[in-house]
Amino acid sequence: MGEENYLPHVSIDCVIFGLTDNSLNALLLKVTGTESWVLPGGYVEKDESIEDAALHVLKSRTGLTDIYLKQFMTTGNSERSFPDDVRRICESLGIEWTEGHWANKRFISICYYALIDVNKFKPTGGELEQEYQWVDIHNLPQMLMDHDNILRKGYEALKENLGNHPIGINLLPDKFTMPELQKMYEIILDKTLERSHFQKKMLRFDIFRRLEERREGVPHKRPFLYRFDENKYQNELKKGARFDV
Amino acid sequence: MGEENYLPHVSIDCVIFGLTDNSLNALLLKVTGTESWVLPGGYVEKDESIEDAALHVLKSRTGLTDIYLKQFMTTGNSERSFPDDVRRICESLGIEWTEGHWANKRFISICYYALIDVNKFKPTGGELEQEYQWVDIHNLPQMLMDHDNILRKGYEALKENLGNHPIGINLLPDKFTMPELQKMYEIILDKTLERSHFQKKMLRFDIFRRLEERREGVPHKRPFLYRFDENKYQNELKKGARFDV
DNA sequence: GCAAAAGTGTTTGATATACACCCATGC
DNA sequence: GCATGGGTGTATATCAAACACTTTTGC
Repeated sequence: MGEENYLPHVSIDCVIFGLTDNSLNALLLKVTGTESWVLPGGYVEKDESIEDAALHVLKSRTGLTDIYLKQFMTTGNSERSFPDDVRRICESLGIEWTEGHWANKRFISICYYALIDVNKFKPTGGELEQEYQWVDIHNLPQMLMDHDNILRKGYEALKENLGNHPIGINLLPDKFTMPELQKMYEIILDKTLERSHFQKKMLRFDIFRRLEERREGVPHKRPFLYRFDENKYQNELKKGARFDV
Repeated sequence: MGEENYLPHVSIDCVIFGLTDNSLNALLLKVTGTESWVLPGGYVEKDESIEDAALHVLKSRTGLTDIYLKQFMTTGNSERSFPDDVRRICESLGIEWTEGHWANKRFISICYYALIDVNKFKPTGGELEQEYQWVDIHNLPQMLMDHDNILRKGYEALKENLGNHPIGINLLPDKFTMPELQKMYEIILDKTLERSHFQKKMLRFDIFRRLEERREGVPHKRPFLYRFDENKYQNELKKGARFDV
């Protein structure tokens, strides 16, 4: 079945990042009947682009659509085949496994990371109804294949990109406060930032619009809400501005 | 032949960058008997990693070894097959071509860029003895397949990386002067930099060592020679330093 | 001597860093 | 009232940008 529909030797793996109050998490799927976890992954259909493949993998494995996605690496050692792990996965899904199974072969994996607002996008177990869980990227459980390595490389890529582009807003709601924006940077870059300086710097980028509203329902003084302004951002990009933090 | 030895549907393409006095050039191979050019490319053997594949492609197509190489993109639209161009290439190499040729299929290309000092590493036409040429990246000739697009994306990736890491030294000789370093940045980033500021900034990075020698055989005052210091660089990296220009 | 490139210094404005101050809110 | 978080202001150090001065070389 897989052999006819998919490009052989090529897989897609997705690291989905989401923020909770104090940690950066990745969405993992549990291999039913084991204590092992995997990244949402899949294969490339013969008549779809690899970007479309990443989108369909995300949708079918987690139910997520319309989210920020970035390719960060393609990995492919010659030893990159995991028949034992494939067998475990097949068993957990009730799929027949043989030594000659097509998914046992050596695979090249094209890796993407996704950034989502965990309060807006609610993942599901996907079409396979798998158990899923947000796990702190600094405290990973046992993972099959080389998925722990892919996850770590994805985190490195995220940190590098975040240092140059305001992509982190994809982890926040449409309306966010400066303290929330700062917290996001602090969690991902894993260092504390100075409050006053952070706010001035962000506002100097001139890519956010301050709303008349403030965040309600929180203790203490209510912080202003801001919104990312795509037009302003494109203008600044044209001017050659940089957004390094 | 290809079908047995190589992973199907997967290719490697390399953008090799080199500097001349006033422009950034890419190394292109001419398709014999045509006026079309291609990037050095090839396929992944079934028992080699994709990094090793990139290295062997470089060596077999250009004779180059032991040079800086970076993966920057994997591209793969479902329409990414080029039977007409494959036929031209086969004809120019005296290889039999049929409609069913394995290289006609849809291919995913894993793309790398290489940075070389054009005075140290001398490319050849490779095992196929093809005509090769350094061409200004801002003035590309007719290229087969989507190689012009790959080249442009490689240049974009180079610019982005150069803004964060001192990788440009791979385009220069081991010993280089500050004016040479500046010129390299100016050519790649396509903007002029202020001389005094540039020198202070580079020296503040504290990753270069000034030698007792000066560049000889040039008119006017002789500039000092510098050398990249890997230890210093690793120290600064550990301290969390950034090298953005 | 003159022109040109390189090394270095100076001036001014912008940004980074650290911290202070006041305001709004819940308790 | 008090603690806490948020908005804003201030002082100092550092860096950026522009430019000047001096040295060294070829002609």
